[in-house]
Amino acid sequence: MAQTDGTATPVSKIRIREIAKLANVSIGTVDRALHGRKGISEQTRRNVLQIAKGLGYTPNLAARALSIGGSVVRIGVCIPLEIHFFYDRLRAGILAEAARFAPIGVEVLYRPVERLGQGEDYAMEQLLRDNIQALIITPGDPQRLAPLLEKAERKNIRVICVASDAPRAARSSVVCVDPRVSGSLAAELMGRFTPPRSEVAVITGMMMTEDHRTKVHSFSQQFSKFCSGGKVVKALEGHEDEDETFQKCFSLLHDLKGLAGLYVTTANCLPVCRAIGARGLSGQIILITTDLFTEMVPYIEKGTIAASIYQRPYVQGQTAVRLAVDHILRGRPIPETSYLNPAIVMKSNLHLFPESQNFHPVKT
Amino acid sequence: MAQTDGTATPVSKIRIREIAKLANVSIGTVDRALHGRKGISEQTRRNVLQIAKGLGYTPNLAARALSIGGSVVRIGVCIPLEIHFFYDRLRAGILAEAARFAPIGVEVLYRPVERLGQGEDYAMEQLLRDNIQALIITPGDPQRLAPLLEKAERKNIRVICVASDAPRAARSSVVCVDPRVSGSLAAELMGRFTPPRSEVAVITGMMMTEDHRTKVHSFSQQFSKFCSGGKVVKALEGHEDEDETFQKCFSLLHDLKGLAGLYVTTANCLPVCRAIGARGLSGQIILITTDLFTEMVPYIEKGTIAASIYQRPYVQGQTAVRLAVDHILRGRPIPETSYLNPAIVMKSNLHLFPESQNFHPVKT
DNA sequence: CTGAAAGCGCTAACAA
DNA sequence: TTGTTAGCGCTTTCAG
Repeated sequence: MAQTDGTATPVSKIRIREIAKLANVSIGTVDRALHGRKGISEQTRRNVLQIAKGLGYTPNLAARALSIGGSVVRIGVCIPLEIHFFYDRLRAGILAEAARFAPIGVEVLYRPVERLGQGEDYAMEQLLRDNIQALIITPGDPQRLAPLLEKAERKNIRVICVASDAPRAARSSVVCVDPRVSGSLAAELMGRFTPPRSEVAVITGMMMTEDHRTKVHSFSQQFSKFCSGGKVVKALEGHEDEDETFQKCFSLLHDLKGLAGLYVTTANCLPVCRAIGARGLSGQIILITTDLFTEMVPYIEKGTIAASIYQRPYVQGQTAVRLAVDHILRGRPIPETSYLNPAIVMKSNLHLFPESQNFHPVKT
Repeated sequence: MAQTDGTATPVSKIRIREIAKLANVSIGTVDRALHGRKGISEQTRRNVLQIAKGLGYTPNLAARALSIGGSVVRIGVCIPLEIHFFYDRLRAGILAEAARFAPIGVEVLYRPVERLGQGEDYAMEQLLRDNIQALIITPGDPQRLAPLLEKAERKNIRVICVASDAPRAARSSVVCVDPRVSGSLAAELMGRFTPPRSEVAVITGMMMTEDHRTKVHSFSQQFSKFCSGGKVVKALEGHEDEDETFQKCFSLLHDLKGLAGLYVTTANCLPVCRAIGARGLSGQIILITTDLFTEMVPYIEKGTIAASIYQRPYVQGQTAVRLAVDHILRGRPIPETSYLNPAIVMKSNLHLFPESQNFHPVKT
């Protein structure tokens, strides 16, 4: 209580009672004005809002939460279940962050889809009916989903994309790792890890996927900047298939003997590791991968994988919720994009990632 | 309201009223029991607590905040003002995170010291009088401060160290970047950036400082593991002095012609950059630095600095507050240590760090 | 040692 | 169209 200096967090002392007094109306009327409820004349509404703004009124969220009883903010969440290593972490981040705001009435409505792009329109239609104020979604088929997302925004539901983007017009915000940064970070590391005039290759899922295309492009563009005279000699599509990837990669390592490095843009890196192992090239060839899951750990420890570009799904989820809550509850603007800095996983910091533990993890 | 499936955040429906009923006492008594207030017999207290636990009672934080009116949680903060580039970000992280919980009664008492270790005991004594439940502090002189910190813990004030540690016995938790990780990450990068059998040197502030000693040690130990036949040929103390560092470094570059890399463990890297520039070695010699501030940006862009190990002060502050709030408000245990993963700043991701902007930054 | 009751600021139902 | 009032769950007097 004793405020010995002026450093404490200032909290507005203005309450609706004060506003009511100044406007010569009752608190009920103030409430109506503040929330755009009906049963009030434009005249008084404007007046009340005027005064409220002048006073710098901030609602007491605790009181509101208490009064309403239930949730003040309802956030719909529609993300895939598969691939687990990624979306489990994403969901964990979302739920953990939401839980911290439960006391002020934040509630999550979780409607997962089986896998990316599978039945997401159906799930979304459900969610729209559930009277949510924000939607956190990983759009699998952004084009097809766009009209629905736009409809949501029109209903004043803030759409926040995570992990993957949708057309700007259709959403308020996106939280993700910029694939261009992933690509050029990989290129920078690769360029520095390999000697000048090195030849390297990229292994991707499907070039059709924008995310992959971008990474490949940005990697190719940047590589020679960091490795003088270096060249990207091949970009290979594995189509997210283990066998196909292994086979293609195994052949590649035979055909291009001098290959100094490989950059894998998808999470499907295990077959690549195996192919490298089978050729006895582990540690010889610089391998840079994407993301992180338990099975990768031994390869990082052995040195087969030199580095991995990790998209931090947990933090993505956390960030998405923060944006939603800060916007709805605290009136903060939502940034069009939140590009996270991808983490670089190497042997020295591997132990700091929960994925490297066998037990159930908690932290970022 | 309509809960069409079972996915919503569950919130305990048990209220003190229910407990009171079951215990055959009034809600006042329940309150006394729950909060260890006086004016209640051990007998009834045990009984009430028993029942409360059995029911899995969780207090309604919104109601509590509303009732108390003022702050429920008061967090003392004692960090230095200097060096600005680091502590400004740390403070920003602390205040931003605290602000998000203001509605449920979280309040910060900010009592900075001019610089690290300067008058921190005095500031702490003040803080102890201010009736805080948690203390976030960057201990400059941990040994000397230890008794005070222990006293705080005895008064049931959770002490959370940030950026720098104090003796375990004296604090509840520490949030920092493990200097061993900084050192070995630097070593791993350096080892991979330089060719085999490279000779490198370390430039540090004072070997007296534990943080620096640890980084040097861990770097030296790890370097040869990542650079076969590589050697750390020199560890140089610059004593955080610009001129001294420049001179020593300038000479070093002359004396050791074949030097392949330099690792700077302190934030005082500008003189090193200048020395390298003066010798015309920019881009030739691999320079790995620590932390990040505006003046470093051009050197990273030019390639003088290959990479920097960034301690993420903003996130450190944010994390410290989260620990305090989660513990006090939600009864979560405080981990003894929270080692953050340091970020690796390179040309490709430089733009993602607010330090690289000239304007005032907001994000992590 | 215990119970009863008045609020905290807001929402919502009911009166006027 | 407006005012009044009863809570939401908890803390905190003030009586007993």
